[in-house]
Parts: sequence; structure tokens; C-alpha cells
Amino acid sequence: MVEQVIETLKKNQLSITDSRKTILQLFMQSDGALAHMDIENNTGEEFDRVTIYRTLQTFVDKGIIHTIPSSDNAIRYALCKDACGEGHHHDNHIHFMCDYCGTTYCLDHVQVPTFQLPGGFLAARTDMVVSGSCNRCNQ
Amino acid sequence: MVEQVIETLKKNQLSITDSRKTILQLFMQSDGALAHMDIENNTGEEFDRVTIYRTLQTFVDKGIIHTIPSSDNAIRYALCKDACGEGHHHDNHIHFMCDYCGTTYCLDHVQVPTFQLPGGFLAARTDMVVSGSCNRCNQ
DNA sequence: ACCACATTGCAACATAGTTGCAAAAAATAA
DNA sequence: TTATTTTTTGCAACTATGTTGCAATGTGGT
Repeated sequence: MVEQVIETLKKNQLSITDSRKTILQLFMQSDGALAHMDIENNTGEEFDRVTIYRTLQTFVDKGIIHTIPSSDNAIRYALCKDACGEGHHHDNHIHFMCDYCGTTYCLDHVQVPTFQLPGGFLAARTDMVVSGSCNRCNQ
Repeated sequence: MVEQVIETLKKNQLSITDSRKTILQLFMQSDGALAHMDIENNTGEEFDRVTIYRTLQTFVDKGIIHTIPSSDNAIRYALCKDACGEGHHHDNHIHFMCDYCGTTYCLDHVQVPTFQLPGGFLAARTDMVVSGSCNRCNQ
């Protein structure tokens, strides 16, 4: 796990620091998406709030993680699949937020369906967030 | 216009106050969605920030407006079509945010396409936000 | 071990949103 | 129309979220 973390950082030409190692490992360990708060809670007093914000921004810029919009006004982040790289994200999948446990899933195998925009509109990015009950809560 | 505002408020059993009249009229006049800031700017010093927040929340609860999630961390609001009512929203359409002019459109005639969730997942609500260039900017 | 450069932590600030409570305004009753 | 009840508003204070500048520290390369 740790080797994979360091490898990913090196591949993206990022210097190896404690915060980057810890935060990237946290993403690799967790199955759902993480909000800033989740990271702060899971790292204790280890890092400054600002460092976490900057680390997340760096990861987004490098294409290591991507953002997930939400109506509750807290941006969530999740690991990108291999196809993402610096400057271009390919996270064209549906996101699912469970109303009960709060977990946000990347449904990697559910592609965003195609649709037709009215004339004159040009799509650059599509965010599709479905909420409801997840497979753990809905039993 | 003013009659329609009052009629809508009455239909939803809301008492007629200055802030509700002004803010609802603002929604009826504007074609795009409005963020809290847009409303604050368009009403001058007339109302307290808190009053605007509470008025918007009341309108959402009554099904008069609906929220639109975004990645820039500012919730936008737009008028619901007639089918929406207290407790149940039917704003099953695509939202479009222009990257250039910032306008958010409700594409009422573009239905959210159907899709298949993995087993165990149950959808309650779907938010689809497309960003790119709109028909005014893309010429 | 040294140096250049990138990253971190701190302080301060900016924006977004919430809560409690007393004052003011609507709705209702008389 | 006035009086009473209920709802809504404005204020103050607070929490959460996010950003910027700068000095201090840590990292990578020699």
C-alpha cells in the first residue's frame, strides 16, 4: 500500500511529504469519497487545515482525485481511475450519495447516459449525482 | 406579475410579506437560477441575510423553488414547474451552467435519461448538472 | 553536508450558512 | 377598527468552509 502511494506521487512528479503520503493512503483505503472534514477527522491534529486544502487541490490538478458536487455544500473527493491525468479528467461515471449512511460512491461501471442539449448549448462536463439508499443500508 | 406572486404565496398558505413578495418576483423575472448572493445584490440593503436564507428555505419546503447543486460550493435556486408541491419535487430535468457567463439554466424540456443502478442501490433523486458554453456565449 | 526550491504552518481574512431571541409585522378575532 | 395571537424579521453571535501572504521548515539533487 505504502509503495503504491509513493509510486503514484513519483509518477506525478510530486515530492514525497508526510501529508501527501497520509492523505493519499486514506483515499486508497476508503471505498467512498471523502470530504475535507473526513480527512481532518482521520488524521487527527497531524496537519493544518490549510495543508489539507492545498494537498487536495494539488491532487485534483494532477488528476489523482476528482471532485463530486453535492447539494449539501461540501465538496467531496474520490480517487480517479488510471485514465485521468494532469489537466484532463475522465471520471464520466455516476456518483451515488446515500441519504442514510452518508457514503458517496463512485459507480465506475455506470456510465453517464447520452443526452441531447438544445441548439447552441455545448457540454464540456457532466456531473450526475444520484441520491437514495445504498446497497448496505437498503436491506 | 405582482398578482401572480401573491396568488402563489396564498396557494401555498404563506403570509404575504415584503421579502417573500420581492424575492419571489425576482425569480419570476429572471430566466436563470439565482444564488443567495444574486438575491442579496438585487435587493440592495432591503433585507437581512438571514431573512433571505429563511425565505429561500421556506420556498424550497413549499415546493416553489428547487435547489441546484454545483461544484463551486454555492447552492443555486430556480422556480419549480407546477407539478412540484410541498414535500415532493418533480424537477427531473437537466441543469446547465455556463462556464463563461455563469448563468444557470433549467433545461425543462431535456429529461434526465434513464439509467441502471447496481443491485441494492435505490435512487430517490437525480441531479444532473452539465457545464459548458450556453447558446448566448457560444456564437 | 549544502543549496535551491517546494511545502508547511500560522495568522488573518473572506464567504456561506445557522441559531436564539426580542421586536415588528401579518393574520385572525372581537 | 382595534385588540390579540401567530408568524416573520433583524440583530448578534456562532460554526463551517475556503483562501492568501509570509516566514519557517522539509525535500530533492549535487
